[in-house]
Amino acid sequence: MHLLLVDGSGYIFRAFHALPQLNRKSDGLPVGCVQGFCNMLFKLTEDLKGEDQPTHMAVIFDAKGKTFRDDFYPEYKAHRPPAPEELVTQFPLTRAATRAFSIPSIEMEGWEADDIIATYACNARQAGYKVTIVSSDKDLMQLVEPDGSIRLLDTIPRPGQPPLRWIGMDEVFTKFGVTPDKVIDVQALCGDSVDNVPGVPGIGVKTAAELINQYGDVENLLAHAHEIKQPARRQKLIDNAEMARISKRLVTLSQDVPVELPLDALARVPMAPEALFPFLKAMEFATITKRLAGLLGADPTLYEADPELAASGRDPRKSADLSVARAKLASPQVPGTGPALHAQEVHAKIRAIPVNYDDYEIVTTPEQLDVWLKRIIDKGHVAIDTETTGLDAQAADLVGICLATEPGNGCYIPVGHSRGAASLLEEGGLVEGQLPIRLVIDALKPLLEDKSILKIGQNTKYEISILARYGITMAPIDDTMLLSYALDGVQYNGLNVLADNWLGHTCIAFSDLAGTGKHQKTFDQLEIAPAARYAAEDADITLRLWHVLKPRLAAENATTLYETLERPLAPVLSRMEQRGISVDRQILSRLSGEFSQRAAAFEAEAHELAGQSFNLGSPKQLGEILFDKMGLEGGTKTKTGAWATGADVLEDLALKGVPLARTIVDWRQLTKLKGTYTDALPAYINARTGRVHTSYSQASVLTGRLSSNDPNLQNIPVRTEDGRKIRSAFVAAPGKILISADYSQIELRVLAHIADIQALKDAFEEGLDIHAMTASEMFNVPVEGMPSDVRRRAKAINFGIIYGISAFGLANQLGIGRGEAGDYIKTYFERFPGIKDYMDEQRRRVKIDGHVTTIFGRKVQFPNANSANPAERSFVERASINAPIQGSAADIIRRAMIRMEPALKQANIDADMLLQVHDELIFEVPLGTETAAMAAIKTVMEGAAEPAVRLSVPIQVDAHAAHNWDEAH
DNA sequence: GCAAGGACGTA
DNA sequence: GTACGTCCTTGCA
Repeated sequence: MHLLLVDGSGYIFRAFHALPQLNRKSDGLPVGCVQGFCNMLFKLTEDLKGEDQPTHMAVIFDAKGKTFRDDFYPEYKAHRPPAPEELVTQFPLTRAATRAFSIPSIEMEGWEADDIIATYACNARQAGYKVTIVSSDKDLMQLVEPDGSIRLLDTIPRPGQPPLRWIGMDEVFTKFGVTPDKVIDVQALCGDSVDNVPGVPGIGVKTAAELINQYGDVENLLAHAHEIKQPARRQKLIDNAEMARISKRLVTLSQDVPVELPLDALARVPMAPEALFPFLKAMEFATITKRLAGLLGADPTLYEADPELAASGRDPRKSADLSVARAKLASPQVPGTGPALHAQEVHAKIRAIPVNYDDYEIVTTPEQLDVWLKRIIDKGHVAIDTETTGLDAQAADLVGICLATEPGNGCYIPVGHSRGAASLLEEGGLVEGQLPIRLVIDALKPLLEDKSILKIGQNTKYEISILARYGITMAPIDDTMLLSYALDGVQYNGLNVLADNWLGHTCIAFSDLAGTGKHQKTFDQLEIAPAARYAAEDADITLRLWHVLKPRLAAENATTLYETLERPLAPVLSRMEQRGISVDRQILSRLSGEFSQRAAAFEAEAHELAGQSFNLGSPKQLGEILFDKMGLEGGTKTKTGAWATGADVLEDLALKGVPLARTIVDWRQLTKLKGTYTDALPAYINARTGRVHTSYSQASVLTGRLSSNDPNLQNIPVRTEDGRKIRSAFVAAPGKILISADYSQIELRVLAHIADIQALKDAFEEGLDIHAMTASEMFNVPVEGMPSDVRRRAKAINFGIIYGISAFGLANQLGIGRGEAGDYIKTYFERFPGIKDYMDEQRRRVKIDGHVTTIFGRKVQFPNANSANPAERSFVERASINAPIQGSAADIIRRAMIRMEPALKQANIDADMLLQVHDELIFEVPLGTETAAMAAIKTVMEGAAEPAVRLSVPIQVDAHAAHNWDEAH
């Protein structure tokens, strides 16, 4: 935690005198200090990174009027000339600037800014924060702490000096000759002519420091004044003892100002374009507008100058104070007002712009490329899409790049279109007239890596991965797919659906150009001209969608979700995918052979038992044999009228003495493992890296979980002996070791927190076996010596609760009657009454709102909550009970993943995060470093909910290291 | 050649 | 009873 306190009044005074900024805006209003102030706020957010990056921030101003110091020394600051008019007019504007940056602006009558700063600084330090005070005011140096927990930062621009100058213990000592805790004693003696602090005449800083270093403080010095050898100095001290005491009171900052906003209220919130740009426009700050537009990913042309500010001479304070601004941010937006109205207007504007394919440009010369580079720099943002030879980001090669800077424009830069090979033996070579790929990459790289230029894409993870292989680390990004996911969940998805829904536009289908099926052409085989229309359209449409979706974040209170759980995760996932994981081909190949033989034996046995040959892989044929030919009782039909032959049915039959059923179950298990894993996985080993690279989908799961595909590495077997053999084929690279770190019972812990179940919370607090505890509560059985079946039942019920329990489902799971299952549920609700309240609340909410919410504010949409179909309604009810639990757990691990890399780097730990399996993270670390790595990983994972949410249950992570995934798990 | 259904791997 | 992705068969184009 890091609190940044900006001495606002101090800044403008010093900036004005250090380097008078006389800039005026077009109507003559002086705004130089405001501009400097805005630049400073911008620089602070830009330059303070890593450990120095503040989590909390406020700007403090002096209030008008007298302070408590005037009560005991009316001459305090009495000699100060009034501030010049061109500075006075900028006071209210700096407060407006602070609000425009979404930073709390604080001033209190009766107190100086310094006192408020001292109060917050001390409170924060006691709460374990690091504190930085942005000021060079010597009066604040008394607050500096020797351990570095409170430091000053001087940002006033001075020619020939670095822009940021830290003031710590050493700097204070240089200035005052004493440690910070004795600064007030030195000031008490030497006084301050500017503030009219009297001090002791004839004593300057050097003498004061010498005396204080000798005597400790003012009181002790005065008590021993008669011992001073120099007669003049002795006399002055004795004569001015009272003045020294008053001076000390004057310079001592109060640390108990009754501040209104608690520390928590100073937590940083993302800047809001709708607050920022109207202000910057009114001030006519073009450069900073452009830079912030890039940083924020917003189009400033969509905002009008704030009319209150644009007309000079008015007091901007009357229109907004902090509490109002905060309330606006926090409360749901009413359609037709504020940000919501803005979003609607932008949507209408963008939707009205026609798509004209003739406006798109094919870039084939360096001059054309230059024009586009200038456009991008000028705009501060660009929509980008890459066309490649395939869908696998780790294997596909770049074929072309499309860019768009305004809705309606767009270009395509072909770099890899190939001539069709005349024969199989002959290389096709590149189509003539394309710019060399190296030239294009080199030209784009500086812009794509420039932190002040926003790169907008649809599924940018793909672009990040592709470009990474050409040496480009693309950042920062905005992603229309993730914007849509943050706003509307999974209901829309791909670019074409979004375009259709928000723009009423149908994009060119890829299949129209390339055909379908196994004869589908890859992008490099397409003619450039039609490919360009398709490609440039994607960039243009992506940019339009961004214009439509981005303003909705603020209007619909989804900014925090997007900024903290979606946007920062994409590059993390890209890196995980790029790393891949090592898989031992030999192990899989050996297992394939083994499974194949054993499956063949089961197949022969099944044919024998059935008395006929049939396809074991056909549920249809199997059902007919079991229930028609053999005439077994108790068969049920699926919804399509076929016999049900699922594992549970066969398991049942096996228990009733049907050996064929057991054989089929065993056969299915083996062929599943063979087909899905041992045969399929080796084909995913990348030729370039020798590793398997999955692809994570960040925006396709209802609850906020990730999903994994091509291959799915989130369902690698673990439950059976044979399955674990497959898992053991996932190995560490030579010299490395794998670490698996998984959250223990995360969903039950989340449930205990959100449903506020004291008994569950207590059990987690005490580290009890949660299922045994549940069983003990429900069945009145002591935990000691509990039969395993009793615990098993309780475990099923706990899981059932998470899944939105029904008597029907629980009965199925436990193989008991509906009535008995109903009794269990009733007992559970009696023992843990909060659970029923939680469930009822979710059921109620989903019907009213159409969504339920995780603890981090993710909305999970259920459009069918009020369906006319009772079965569907019940389904939605169960899902809406499950979603906040599963979703909150998903949000927690997302937060851990986002923080993991910087945290490990800061702890100097070399660990590569490779995989995520919902509640588990897999890392690869150098052999011998696993103990330190596991400790650091656990810390990040266990603290991942904070500070956004303080869970009322402990979060526990178990970590293990081993050479392969099976042993590490 | 493609979509749907069934089955089954994971959390 | 929740949330996924993949493999295989089937049935229709």
